[in-house]
Amino acid sequence: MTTATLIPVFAALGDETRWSILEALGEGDASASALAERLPVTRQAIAKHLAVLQAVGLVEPLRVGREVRFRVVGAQLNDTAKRLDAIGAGWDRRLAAIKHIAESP
Amino acid sequence: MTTATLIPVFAALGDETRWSILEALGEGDASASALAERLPVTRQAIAKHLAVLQAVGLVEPLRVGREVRFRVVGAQLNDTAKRLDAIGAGWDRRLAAIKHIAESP
DNA sequence: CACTTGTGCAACTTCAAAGTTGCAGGTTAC
DNA sequence: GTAACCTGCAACTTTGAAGTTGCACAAGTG
Repeated sequence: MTTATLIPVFAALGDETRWSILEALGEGDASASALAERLPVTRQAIAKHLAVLQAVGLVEPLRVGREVRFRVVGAQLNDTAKRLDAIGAGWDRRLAAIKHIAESP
Repeated sequence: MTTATLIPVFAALGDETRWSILEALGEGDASASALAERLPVTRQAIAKHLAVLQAVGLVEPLRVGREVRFRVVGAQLNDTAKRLDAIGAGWDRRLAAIKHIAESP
């Protein structure tokens, strides 16, 4: 598991509109058309964002009748958070070791 | 503390070159020129990336003689991870509650 | 003092992402 | 069946990020 798979997730999370979508989905599943009614962008734009979010596993589609609702995948966020924390901890450990070496006589 | 301050951090982490810089800095502080010697981009490009990383608190500059070395700030990564985990947990809780209501008779 | 080295600023090119409009195709509901 | 609604695909515009080149300036080093 490298950082390579992590970068697209952050790229997906680095957009304000996508966060609006995620927050809206956090209150319940919704379709692209439903999201377009409460967000200031077109349905097609939302569809593109949903495709990006789905590609990195942050949302998943589920057909309900003739519409396609999207559900937010909290587990992917938690997993990303864990990996991020591990990386940060690794840096702190290494830098602390370097500092220790530099300060030793 | 809203997600508004979080988005620029993810945007900063959503670039491969910036991860290369962060990983290089994880092995020890370095200047923009030093980083340019081991990365396949120009020093000026690296300087721009360092400015972005510094703006979101992921690195911090420190003058050493006539050069400006940069240090990775692991604490910012850990803080970001914590906030991310909290958001994901909140979504899971809410969606679990919705599911529970839907399944109750 | 001259020379080297590291940094900073500015203009330019390039490319991809974000967003729009327009239209075609399915699926449900009546 | 047909009308209404939701989705999907394609072409287009625009804006900003990433990267480059070029030059000017500051600060150690000999």
